[in-house]
Amino acid sequence: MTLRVYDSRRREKVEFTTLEAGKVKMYVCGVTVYDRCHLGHARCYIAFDLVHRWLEHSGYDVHYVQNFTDIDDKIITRAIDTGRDWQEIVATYIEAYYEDMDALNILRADAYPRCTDYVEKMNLITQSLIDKGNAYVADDGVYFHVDSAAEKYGQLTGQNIEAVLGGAGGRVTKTGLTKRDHKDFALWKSAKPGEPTWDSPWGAGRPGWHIECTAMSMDHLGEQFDLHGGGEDLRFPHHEAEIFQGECHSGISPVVTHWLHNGFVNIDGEKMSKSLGNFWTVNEILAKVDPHVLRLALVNAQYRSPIDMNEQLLGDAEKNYQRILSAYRDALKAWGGSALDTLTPLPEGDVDSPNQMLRSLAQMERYAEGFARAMDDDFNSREAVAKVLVASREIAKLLSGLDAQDSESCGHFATIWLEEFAGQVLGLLPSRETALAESSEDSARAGRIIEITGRVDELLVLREAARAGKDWSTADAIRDELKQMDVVVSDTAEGPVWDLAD
RNA sequence: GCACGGGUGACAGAGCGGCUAUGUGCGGGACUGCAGAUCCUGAUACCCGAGUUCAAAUCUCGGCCUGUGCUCCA
Repeated sequence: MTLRVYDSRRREKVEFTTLEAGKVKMYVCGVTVYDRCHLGHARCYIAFDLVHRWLEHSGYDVHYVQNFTDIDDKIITRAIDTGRDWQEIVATYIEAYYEDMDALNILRADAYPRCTDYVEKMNLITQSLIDKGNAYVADDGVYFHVDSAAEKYGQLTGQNIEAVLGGAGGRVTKTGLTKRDHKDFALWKSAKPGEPTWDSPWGAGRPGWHIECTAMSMDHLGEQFDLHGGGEDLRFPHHEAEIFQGECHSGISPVVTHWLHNGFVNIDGEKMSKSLGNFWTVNEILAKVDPHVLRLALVNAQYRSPIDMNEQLLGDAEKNYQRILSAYRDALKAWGGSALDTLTPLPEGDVDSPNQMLRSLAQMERYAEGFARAMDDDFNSREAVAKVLVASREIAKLLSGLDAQDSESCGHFATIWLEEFAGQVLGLLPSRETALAESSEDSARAGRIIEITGRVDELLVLREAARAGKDWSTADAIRDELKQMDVVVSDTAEGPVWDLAD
């Protein structure tokens, strides 16, 4: 099977290729660290986490670089507004970024370069662009002259210069102080009072936004690399600027083989924005739902589709997560952790067999193939999640009515299946220990359970006696009493089970 | 205006030439004192029109509707 990905530059699904066999050089635009991460960031970095994980699962050696933009107008504004030092703000939100992304089970990239460490390298590229006639020095900085490489314009958006001029009306005729042309973008911004500055051949100032990614990707990955990702809003102008800068500087095209852009997140059908008051930060959501649930909600969509986040979506994700988790728990219990060399080998699955176990084993193989096919088709994680869900159901069938030996072997098989696909690739499983714990809640909750277990068991014995005598009013009264203790009782075929209410 | 996406059952949303998507919700059943959970099972689709084809939700053309972007933004 071959992996196919949608390349925004060629605007079609293409076979995934690498410059060096077996190795993937991958760069994803990171955050500007001036505030907490919101749902859109979570979506983006989960999307590329999936790309990262699937490439590794497919056998590639992935080198993943993601930057932090640690100097920018928004950071300066935040510093002025809060009276804090800009570097302190940067440090705070870089830490917050790691906290949020770790919670979402996003694997760390191999490097997290910060743009302020690359000012000198950016300036070398800028100088080279000036030397080659692609950039010019103006009164308020250095600009890239887009018309110097007009054929590269609009490659990620399918637009051309005339079209944009025609459609944008009066807005684009306003140029900067000494910009030659409205399309030109800043490589270097001359110092303004009160702003942090660095030295450059063009005087004190700070770098423009686009040049940082060119400098950092080139430093870490070279003049050409395999995959560049980011939110779809970055296609234009940010990523087009990277094409201009990188390719004009190196003379090599294309700078990036595959451009991948993830879709946006809407809230209740509306664009997420601070002014609408529907701006959800990651840590706010994680105060309410399990990180795996949020992750599932976001993975349950192909990365290019927009996601409409709402209560129902989170509710569905919660239920689906419980289903997967419960299958995982059942599998772990059935296996029981027996050493692999003591397990009896499983027979070949057979869809047509009258034997349930053989049928289920065959089904599980099919779901595994379907999962891989889905991920190979431009990382269609939604389809992949569907396979995990049907497999979770199949696991219940597989594990029912087995003798002890088969149960261990099938339990192990199901455990490995889920850990490979739901765990390793989709990142949706907690640790074995957590899954096995009766509840995945924190230790305070566990402590509470231990504390009340004796009393609850006493009451349940009384209630069972009442039920046996068909004394329903007493039975219900006891259940009410347990409810006062936050205990929820469910009667099952194996007798009553209880848990703390959420 | 230009560009790029969409229009699938009650809802969300896959599939993109022949094969049950999936999940929630809904109906029936098992289990049930009640409640919940679970399991089994069922029903409801492919915007409109024309064309290509043995076969179209899937390809082509036209129409209608709709989302997003167009230098703050993941």
